[in-house]
Amino acid sequence: MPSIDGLSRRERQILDILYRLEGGSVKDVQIALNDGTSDSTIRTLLGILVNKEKLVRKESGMRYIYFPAIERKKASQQALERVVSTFFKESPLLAVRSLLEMKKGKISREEVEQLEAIIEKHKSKNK
Amino acid sequence: MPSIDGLSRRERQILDILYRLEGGSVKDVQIALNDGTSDSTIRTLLGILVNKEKLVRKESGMRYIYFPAIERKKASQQALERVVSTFFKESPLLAVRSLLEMKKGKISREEVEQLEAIIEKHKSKNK
DNA sequence: AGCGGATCGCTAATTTTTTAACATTAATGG
DNA sequence: CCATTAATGTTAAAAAATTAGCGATCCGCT
Repeated sequence: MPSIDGLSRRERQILDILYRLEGGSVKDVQIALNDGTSDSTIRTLLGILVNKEKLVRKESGMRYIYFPAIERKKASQQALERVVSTFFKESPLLAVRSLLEMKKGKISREEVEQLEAIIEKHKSKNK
Repeated sequence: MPSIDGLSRRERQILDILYRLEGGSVKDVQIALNDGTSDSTIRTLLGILVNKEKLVRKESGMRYIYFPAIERKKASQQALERVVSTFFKESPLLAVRSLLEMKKGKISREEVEQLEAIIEKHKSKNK
């Protein structure tokens, strides 16, 4: 029972997909998974996630659409906190540096400008 | 067999602990877990992680010390990439902003200065 | 009305994960 | 030198996660 966040692998994987898609049907998840997992299986997992209150579902015509129950912002904070505490000794600064070095979706020149603006605003807000 | 990173919950949890501790013995892990898990159980898990080549172990006198096999930097990049792709639509910039807003281990005034320096260096390197 | 396609809930089997018991070996101290 | 303590490897049982089969329902169409 004890664990990092109370989710199994498959559950985590499906929840992540639904954060990426910002909600979706059984079919959407099935397509995103892109292994041969049956719709039946996926329904079971989605049901578990609803029970655990990680997802909510809404009717849409004949079927359900599933959405993350925890808002994106909060969930992402939690995810970042976990990474920071595991790898960066509680120092978000080190994590920022690592993000700057990230290759995939590399931060562009313009984005660096934006970042500087954000920092400026951050400074004035916290002074 | 298929999964996010090929690790079960417990495996992930223990690997994370060893990244935090930068290596440790069965006992160290047991203490860090801080639930009643038996040393026997932990040994089993550590063995699995060694088999999966996520950990290496070295003899230290009578016992083993386990270390992450994948260097911290690479592992943290992977972890950050996962968070970015799940929550920030491939834009590390958004993740950086989120880190700035993080409460725990909040980035201090001095660190912001450091960050600006890092960005400067980053700009000059990429121009 | 009846058929085909899509989706659902329920149930159960299979596989994986998690757990710890047990036997063994090595150092330690009285 | 023997008992105790601290490790370890092996093995197997228990629990949890994963998978999918099956029958029912609802819709759209001929």
